[in-house]
Amino acid sequence: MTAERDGERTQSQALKAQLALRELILAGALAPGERIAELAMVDRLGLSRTPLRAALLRLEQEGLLEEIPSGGYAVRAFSEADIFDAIEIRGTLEGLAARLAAERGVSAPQLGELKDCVAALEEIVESGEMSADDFARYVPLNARFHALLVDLAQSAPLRREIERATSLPFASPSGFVEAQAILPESRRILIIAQEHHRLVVDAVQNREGARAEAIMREHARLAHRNLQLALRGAGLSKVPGAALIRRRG
Amino acid sequence: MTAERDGERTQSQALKAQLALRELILAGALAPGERIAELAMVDRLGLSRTPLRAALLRLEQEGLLEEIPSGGYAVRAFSEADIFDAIEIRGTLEGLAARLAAERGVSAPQLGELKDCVAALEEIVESGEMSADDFARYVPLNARFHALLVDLAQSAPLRREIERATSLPFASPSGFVEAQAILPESRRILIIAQEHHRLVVDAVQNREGARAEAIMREHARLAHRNLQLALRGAGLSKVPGAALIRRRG
DNA sequence: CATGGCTAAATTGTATACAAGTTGTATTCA
DNA sequence: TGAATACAACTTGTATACAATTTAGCCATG
Repeated sequence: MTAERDGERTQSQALKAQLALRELILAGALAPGERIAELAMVDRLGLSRTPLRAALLRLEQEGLLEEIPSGGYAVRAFSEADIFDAIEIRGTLEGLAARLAAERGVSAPQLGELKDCVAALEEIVESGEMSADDFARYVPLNARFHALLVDLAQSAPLRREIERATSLPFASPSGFVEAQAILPESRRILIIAQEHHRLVVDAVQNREGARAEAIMREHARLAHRNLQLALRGAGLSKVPGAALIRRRG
Repeated sequence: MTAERDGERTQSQALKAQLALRELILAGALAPGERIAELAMVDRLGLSRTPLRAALLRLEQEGLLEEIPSGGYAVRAFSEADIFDAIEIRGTLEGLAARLAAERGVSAPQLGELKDCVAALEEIVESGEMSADDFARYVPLNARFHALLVDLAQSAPLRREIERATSLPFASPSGFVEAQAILPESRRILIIAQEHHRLVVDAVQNREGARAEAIMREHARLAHRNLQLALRGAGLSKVPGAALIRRRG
């Protein structure tokens, strides 16, 4: 039931509902804890209940929704501790990926691709203060670096887990990078991040599994600092899904 | 829509379908790679397509099914490497849980519960050769130990991830224990496992996070040995889901 | 005035009819 | 004989009607 039309892939209603709902949730259009009424949402999105319910189920697995015991779903709220832990989980899994990549060895072309990616990031970071445009180029490159590293682990189960763990925006490697754009500490953090990138490639190349793992863990912890900075400064509003974060009183 | 009837909780059709399908898959009644025809399955399980489809979606998220690009789902096949990695992922996440438990500290009652659990396991292991009945008592206690440790980490996101990672039977802490029952090496492995149990409790009590983490990782790796033994011996047939394992030719 | 139970509205869970797409087969043409 | 195409059967995706349960409101009663 997937066909081409006008050169653009027609997506299923269920997928459309999933994307639209995620957009609404991350934009804060639905308050955390709020129950999602199916009929109202059906009217809002312009489709029927069946694909909507499929989307709700997927978003629950994804972690953005939680099941209500008496039936239906509600938008999930995240505490600061939740986000801290989600980042730690990502770091742990990416650390495992780095270790496996180092232990299992990587081919020359793969390593080259990784190095190209780091070089491109280097160019952006060393150009001095980061403009908004620099960040726009940085984020996808950074995402690519992380994706490549996961590829190198050659593990379908690990890929699955990491994709799942990073589906929450605050847990993703790019999660708080956007918030950095307005922070004075941003450049310093990016310089450290870039150092991590270089070190982990080196460790993988030299097949130092434990070292690669430790570096990637520490690398993810930069997001902890970004989280703290964003929570104290005004950067948090830039983060997708910020409305879901329940500040501790 | 959940109600009591005859003192027994009536479960939704969707949940019933999920459990029944999982049973069929793990029992090997459906061959790996085989497409699941909805209409045939509906006849077989005696419900309608709607709850069946909900169950299929959940089982896909759980990892037992994979989506077919042209539509529908197929039973997933697992290579030995997949299972190895899944065990490694579990060990990594449980290691993180143990570290967090140690770092965050545990209350005296919680620690007591954990120690009781270890003591009960100790009693079974030190009673000499393991009978089938001994294993029947061992498995739930072992599962309880692992569950308690996850509780102590006090992290909802981590709990989610670990539950997800252990939903595959071969990745679960009890996955290969049943296969051990007929293996001569079983007692030796259980003695080592018991040593791990004691050590990790000690590390958590003394708030040695890194040590607790390392021990739990090593503990999970016992499953690697069980996997190898089962693949060489005849124990594998005892493992739920053994039919899904694609032996390397 | 508070509380308990009852009724009605609203909401979710399920079944089924219908639409759209995919796959296999047969037929025809090169 | 081979391949390409058209057709038909089957399968999945979607919409909607129906059933069952939850929830909110109201009235009665202590």
